[in-house]
Amino acid sequence: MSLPHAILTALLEKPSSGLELTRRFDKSIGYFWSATHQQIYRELGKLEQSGFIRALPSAAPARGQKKEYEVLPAGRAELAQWAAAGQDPKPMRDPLLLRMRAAAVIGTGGLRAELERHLALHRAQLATYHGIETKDFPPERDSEQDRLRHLVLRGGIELETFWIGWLTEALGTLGDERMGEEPPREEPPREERSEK
Amino acid sequence: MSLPHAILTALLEKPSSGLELTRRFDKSIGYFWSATHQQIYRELGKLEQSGFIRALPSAAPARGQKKEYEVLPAGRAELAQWAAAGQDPKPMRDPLLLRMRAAAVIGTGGLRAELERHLALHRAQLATYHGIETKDFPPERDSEQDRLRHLVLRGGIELETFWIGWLTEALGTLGDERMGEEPPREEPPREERSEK
DNA sequence: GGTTACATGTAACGGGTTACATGATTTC
DNA sequence: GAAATCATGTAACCCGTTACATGTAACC
Repeated sequence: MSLPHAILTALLEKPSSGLELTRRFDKSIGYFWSATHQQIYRELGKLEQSGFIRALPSAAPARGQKKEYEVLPAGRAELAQWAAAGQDPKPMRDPLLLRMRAAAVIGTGGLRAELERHLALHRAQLATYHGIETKDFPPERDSEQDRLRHLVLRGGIELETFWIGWLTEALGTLGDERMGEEPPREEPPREERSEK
Repeated sequence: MSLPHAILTALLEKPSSGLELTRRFDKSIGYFWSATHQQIYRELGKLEQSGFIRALPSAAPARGQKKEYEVLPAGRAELAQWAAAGQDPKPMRDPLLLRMRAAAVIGTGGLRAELERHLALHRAQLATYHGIETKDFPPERDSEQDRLRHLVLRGGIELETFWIGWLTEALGTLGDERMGEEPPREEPPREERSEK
């Protein structure tokens, strides 16, 4: 149940319309949460029905007309309660690590190019975040809000750094061998040792 | 569409029943993919219907009776194709970073304890992974399969290390101030600079 | 025979993804 | 007035989550 709270947070920072929210989720909000415009409109409807937000009176409720929303006190309370509640970290689920494990069984054909592509993407993302960091968080500023937001951005930066490091490591490991398309010679299907 | 391929990978490593798969997903497979038994049974049915796997003939198809599956050639081909295809990294979506950003707006009440709890969980997970690493990947062994699997485990280890580092950083940042329950003094809702 | 562990499912719900639909505004 | 852009939606599908259901085997 995180999307509604992501929207509440974004609207508290600045009242917006659905499309404006979509753009913000594609940019600065994207380094901790992502959402499509379909999700956002669906969720804005629910949040309004629940009394957590309301459309600003100036906006005409017609299709094709901009509609701006702001957070109501009930919405702020809901967000505060959610943010303070205990939530366990979600179990891991990463397709790239999975594909690497699959490659261990069926062979590494084509994976190398894919790793290099991902590496480039993560490097680009990291550069973007560094850009945001120098622009938005110069050393002198340090209000509470700024320090916390900077911390969140640091999370994004460190995650990208992790990926760059791991992908580099992976390319090094793959590089040690001839680039075979064939699956590895069939070893006897030995037990997985760590599962006994 | 990763779950079916996770199951194919697991079954190639060792033919198993639904419950055995569930246990494996809770243990060593868990450091790159997670799944519940309900997901697994549902998916095993689909994979069998698609002709990617089959139940070993020895097993009686009755409720409450163990049913073991193995991968058919079509399944291996499907997995190989999927693993080699291009897939973009998924956009980020992390509830804890989101809660931190929410805290920047509504105040940090209760978050500190939550960060410490997560820190302990990640430390425990890292210790588990290190245990697997020393047990399953001693320095002398280095077949192709072992090197790739070790790489995947390294991914899990480095991710946990990232979280431990970030959470420590976060606790330090929170620690710098009096632990207030009150939201930060209302600043004028200034523009978000990086979204212009 | 009652309880516990093993083993395989069903059903309902909600969020995320993709494709498509429709109205309003600006630009050429 | 045709095209592009802005803006708000609808619909269908799949995956993940939660709760519940049912049958078998072992143990006491």
